[in-house]
Amino acid sequence: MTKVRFAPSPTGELHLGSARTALYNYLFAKKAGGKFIFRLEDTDQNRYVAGSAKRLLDDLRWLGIEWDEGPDKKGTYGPYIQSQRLDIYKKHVDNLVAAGHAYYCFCSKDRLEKLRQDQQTAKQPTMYDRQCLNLTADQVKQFFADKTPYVVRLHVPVGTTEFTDLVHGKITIQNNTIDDQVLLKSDGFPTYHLANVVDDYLMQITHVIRGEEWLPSTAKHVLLYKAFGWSAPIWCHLPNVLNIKKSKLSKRRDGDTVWLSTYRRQGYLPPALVNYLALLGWHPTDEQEIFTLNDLTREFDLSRVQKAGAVFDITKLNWFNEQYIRKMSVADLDKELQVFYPKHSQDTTGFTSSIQSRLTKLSDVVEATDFFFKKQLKFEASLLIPKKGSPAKTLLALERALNIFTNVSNWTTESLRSAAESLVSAGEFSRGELLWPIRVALTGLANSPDVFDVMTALGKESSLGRLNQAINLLKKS
RNA sequence: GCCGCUAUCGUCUAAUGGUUAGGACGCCAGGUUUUCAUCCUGGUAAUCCGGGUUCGAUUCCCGGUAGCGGUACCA
Repeated sequence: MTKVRFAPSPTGELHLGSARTALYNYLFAKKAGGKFIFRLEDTDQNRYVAGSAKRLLDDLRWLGIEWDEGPDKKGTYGPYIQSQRLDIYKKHVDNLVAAGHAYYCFCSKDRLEKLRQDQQTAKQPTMYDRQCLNLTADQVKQFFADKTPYVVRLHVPVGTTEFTDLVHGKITIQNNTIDDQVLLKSDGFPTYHLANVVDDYLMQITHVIRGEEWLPSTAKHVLLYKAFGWSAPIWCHLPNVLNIKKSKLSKRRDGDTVWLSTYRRQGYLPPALVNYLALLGWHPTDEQEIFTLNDLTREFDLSRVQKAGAVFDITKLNWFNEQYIRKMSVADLDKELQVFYPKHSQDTTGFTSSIQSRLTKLSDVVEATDFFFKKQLKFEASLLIPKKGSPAKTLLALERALNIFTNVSNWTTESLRSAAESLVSAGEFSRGELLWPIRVALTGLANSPDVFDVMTALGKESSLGRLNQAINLLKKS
């Protein structure tokens, strides 16, 4: 059975790149009818951020991606948190040492640091010099007796290591360029390399789908599988998600823009994010662009994943979000918008309906509907006058409008429109001469939604009041 | 420095040993609209460079260049 995993570290929030990796794993699993596992890789105690794990799970779920096994779910291969599996790693690393595939290293960090610096100044590859590889049993015994801190290193054999990657094809690495990687740290925690291989094997992961940054160290992992005598999973390395400068999207360089939660908070919709992320590095056979999560689980195919990194482009995300906002029913949109509307006791359905085609993200509603909530609009009287209009005629238009709208009993967009039309067809005013001042009177803005939608949303009393205020403003000027 | 990966419009991408190199976003123009937004129509713009193979290369091969990633007791 196909089984994949998403294995983030609890060092922050859900990263956009991670979200895409999770999505691809999920889609691949669902399409194959397999399982998708969430595993927490908290083996670095220094970088651990409290509360991070919960946010990771929460953000992923918000996207609509659900896992079959994970920290908060029962599963037969748990625990799914690596810090709870230390004894397992210890046992496996002991086996490796016993079989001669790994060895104890008692070198101090200072020595390692100096070694690295010397190699750098000599323009040599920076690698461990294997000083501890040939320690005698007695020497090792003595170090242990002295309680010298130690790590366990992989003993990289002579030769070349080859593996096949689903998106990159065959990769060949000379073993003499591979460092004797630390597998077990001096604090008893495993490094990523050990924990990852052991867990993927024990959890019966069939496909490792992860970021491209892991491609160089995959050779180490292949070596580890060999050392354990296990068969390796199928490898698949996804191209990086890049920033506008084409470097890997990172918290350090790009700040909050890397977190999924940033977009969530601004009112980007999960299906828009999913749709955008899916197309960032993957493309279907045809030219379809709009996909639901469900569509994607049918269409997705690792063989069509791009090799080169993809720049995260907010303007395209914006377009997707606009598409999804416009597709929503007014009722659904209004419900989503409640978090963003200012405090009020009004029915906002009319507001929502009038600005649906003007929103890029849900938070835009604040600015877009600001004029609805204001008790007193502030604008210059001159704004009321159309481009080629005169104050006198504008005043007349507003008075006529006030008069005719006062007599509209059925306050709907249609009847308001026909009331205005009757004024226009009387021939006294052009549409612009009539509607422009009304728009400004109602909104205080040059750009606004449809005049009649605004009036409907505002209600009769408020609409007439605003017309009245505009008339007074014009008279005073 | 060393190792690895990658290279089609500004961005995401499609395609092919022979095409006017296609689509989307953006941008520009026109139409609709009282304005703006929406919507519709049209336009703009790309095969990194140099060799080779071939009748023919953007596509296959080699080299270069550039970008990215790795080079930790981080993941």
